[in-house]
Amino acid sequence: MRELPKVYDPASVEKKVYDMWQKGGYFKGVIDPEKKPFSIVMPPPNVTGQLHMGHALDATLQDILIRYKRMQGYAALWLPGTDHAGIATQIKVEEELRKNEGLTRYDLGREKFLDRVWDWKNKYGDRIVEQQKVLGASCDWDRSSFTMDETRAKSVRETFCELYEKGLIYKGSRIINWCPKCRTALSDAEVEYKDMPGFFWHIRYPIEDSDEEFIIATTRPETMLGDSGVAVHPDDERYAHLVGKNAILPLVGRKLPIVADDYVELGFGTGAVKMTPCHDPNDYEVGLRHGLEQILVIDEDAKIINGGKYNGMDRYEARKAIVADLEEQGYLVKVEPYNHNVGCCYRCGTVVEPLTSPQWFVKMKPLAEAAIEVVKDGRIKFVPERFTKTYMNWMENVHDWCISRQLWWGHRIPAWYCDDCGEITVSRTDACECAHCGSRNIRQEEDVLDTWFSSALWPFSTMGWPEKTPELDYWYPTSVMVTGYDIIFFWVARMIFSGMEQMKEEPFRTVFIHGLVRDSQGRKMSKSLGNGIDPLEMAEKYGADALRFNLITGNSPGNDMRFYVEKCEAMRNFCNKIWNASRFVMMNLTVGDCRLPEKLETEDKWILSKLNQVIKEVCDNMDSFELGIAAGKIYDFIWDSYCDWYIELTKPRLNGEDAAAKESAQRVLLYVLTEILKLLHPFMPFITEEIWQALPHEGEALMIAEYPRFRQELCFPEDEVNFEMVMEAIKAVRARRAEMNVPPSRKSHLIIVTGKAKAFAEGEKFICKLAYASGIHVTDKLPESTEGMVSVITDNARMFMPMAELVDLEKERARMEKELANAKKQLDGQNAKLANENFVSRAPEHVVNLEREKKAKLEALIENLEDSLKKLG
RNA sequence: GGAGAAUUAGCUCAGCUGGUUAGAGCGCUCGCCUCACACGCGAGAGGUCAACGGUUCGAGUCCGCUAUUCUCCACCA
Repeated sequence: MRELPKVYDPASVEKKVYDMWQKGGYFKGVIDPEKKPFSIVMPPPNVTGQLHMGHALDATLQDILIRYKRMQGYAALWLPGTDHAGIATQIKVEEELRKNEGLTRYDLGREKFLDRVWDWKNKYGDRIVEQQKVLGASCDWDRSSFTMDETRAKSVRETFCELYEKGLIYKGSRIINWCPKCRTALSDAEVEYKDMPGFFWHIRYPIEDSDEEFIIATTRPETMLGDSGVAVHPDDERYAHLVGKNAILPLVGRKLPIVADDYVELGFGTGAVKMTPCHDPNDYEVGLRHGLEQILVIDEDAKIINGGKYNGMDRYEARKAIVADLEEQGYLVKVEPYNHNVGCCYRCGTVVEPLTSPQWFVKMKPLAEAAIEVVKDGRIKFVPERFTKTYMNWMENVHDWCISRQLWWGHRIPAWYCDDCGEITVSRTDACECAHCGSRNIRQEEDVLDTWFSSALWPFSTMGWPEKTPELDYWYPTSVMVTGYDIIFFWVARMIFSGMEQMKEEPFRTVFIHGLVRDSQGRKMSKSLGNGIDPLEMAEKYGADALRFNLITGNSPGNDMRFYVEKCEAMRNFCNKIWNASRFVMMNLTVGDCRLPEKLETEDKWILSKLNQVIKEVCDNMDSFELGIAAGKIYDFIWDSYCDWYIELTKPRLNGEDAAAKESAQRVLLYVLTEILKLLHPFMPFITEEIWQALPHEGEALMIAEYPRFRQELCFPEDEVNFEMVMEAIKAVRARRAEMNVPPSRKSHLIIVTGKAKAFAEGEKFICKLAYASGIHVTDKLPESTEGMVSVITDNARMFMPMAELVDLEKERARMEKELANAKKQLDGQNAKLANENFVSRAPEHVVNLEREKKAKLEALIENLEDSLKKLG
């Protein structure tokens, strides 16, 4: 047995233990028909990513689940990987290029630029993987995937082609969200709405051949250049006679058909709305209904086109110029401040420009059907359940998904345009000729796919689909998907319909949703605020185990949590507690046998019974994804039951002369400690493994040991009750002594009057040690006189300590009287409850019995107190 | 506009399907360097569980309503 330091030092342990696991090959998912499969695919972090607290939480939850199941004998697979993260990565490399060489991607050209991105990926892409290892992630690293590697590229192409062939992917000119800074289209999910201050400009729109006019308000006057109509509500009597006529667009002079459409809300504003089909999603729809002209006036750089004298101006510059001109020409009626929601790019924050543009789309309605069904009928469950509603609400209202991106970094869309016949050829292999006319005059689509398109396939692409692999056969559908609620629309929803469409089977059985890790003030951790706490720094300082425990205790599924460094400290202290308890066990160990002894003492049965309960509670909570509760139970058991009580209880035997008793104590200590380490291992893998390795053990590693199970033969309810009577007495004596400021060094004799003499007699050595008694006398008769004695009363015993000099008769009387009054009050309540006919007849029997017992106890207490008061003289 | 969450001790949070005197960590008070651990041990103080109403023998827990805070979705030009 080697000497262990007094303070646990995670830094010297974690790396070593992790390497040992890896060398042992314990992370590998092995297909075993004898075992039940359990699989998790990891949400792939971005290759550009640095591990943040969110990742740490995500990884910890998954690692706990996978280690738990692995120890329970499942064939566990945790499949890791990384995401190419289209925009994020491209921006990162472009920035570097600009900073270091003053070049843009256009200077390099597509191919050379992509070479650079791959270089970058190869250089830095594994950084986050290494960081996950620091946390103890037990992934099958050999099966690691990248969303743009060869296999995944195949999955993407296959999916794209299948969907295209089914008519579920189409190309068309639609209104989309355009980010002028990233210069790409975005999906609806990638637009974030922010409340921004702005203005309402009220503009006069004259009506052709009439003296009448509309006053039309807009927050974006520059879009008027693209106006092609004016809409009013069909029931709006003020304007009914104008429908069918034309309004005249100020500054431009264009005729604008006046149409009636119930998109216009009665009673809001002036009731007349300018229609700019090319730059507003609602106007676009209205325009389609009424055949309004589509006039694109803002281009991909957010500059004006088709706008006469304003051409070339930036959209905000044009706004100013147009407002000035309107004012000058008398069209501007008034300006009022107005706050409104503005769509912004989720990557760069730039205000998104809605514009019509030819893009590729996934037709969502048909796909959504199966995705709704599979959640509705419970094949996929959300934990916590409330997120089902979030999901359903979104899925039932989906719009077609714009999947083309005008980027270079990503899966290039496998479509070729024919210069001769103009048709599109979509192909699984790179096409050399047009599938329609055979022309070799074809060009591949320049656009790439939305990153989320490849992520959507993750649960099966990582297992090698479209090949029919044994992995898919064995581990698909996966067991659990662990992810944050912020990503339900981006990812979870898309994995579900993709899985249903491509695999005809749900991608996972359970979606386990967690919340966000916020700072101590409840703010989101972000780069711009600079309030992020680095998980690696925490792991280095307090240990990965402490960090993990911090992240999962004291919060419930789906809820946000605040991160406190102080809590890391507390958890580090817990590690130290376990460490020292283990040191104690090892220091006292003379045998290498970790089986339980034949003969068990009452205190042994007590701790074993407790352990058994904890095992059951932990497993129950794990199975219902209440990891925080499970961890809390283990914490309490270790600290309170094992350390504060059981270890103390073994000391008399360990320090005694009886060799057999000594050995039995050692063996129970070791047995329970080993069970504790197993229980705790999924949560704190490093320290538990390190200690386990140092203890006598069977098997190679704790991480592949069998998880504790509830064992009927180790339930000792009677001994438990008996022993807890003794514990209760000890606590009561300690409390009384503390109240009177008696130092532990001052021992006192103890007279115990009880009907349970046996239990107390057996507990003598503990009472002496832990209640600082010099000796005890157990009897069923009250002493003749209790004068000069301090009395302590518990449910099962009345105890007296002869400490005459400490007893202030008056104080003692007052204390007892207070206690008596309190007990009487409680008894009154109890009597009232039991006198209630309704309660007795309607409450379940065990509840009524409980109340009766309580009443009996109170009565006994009152009797004892009255008696003691009398004896006090 | 729609949906959801939160409101429990000074702080941060648990408390699952209603059933003893509502728990933990940190902080605080008192006493202890007790032969594993001062990153510790023992003992405490501190809560009309946001307000109101309801269901029930019984409500922190279920229902309704109100208030405050937060989040998501939709987006009235």
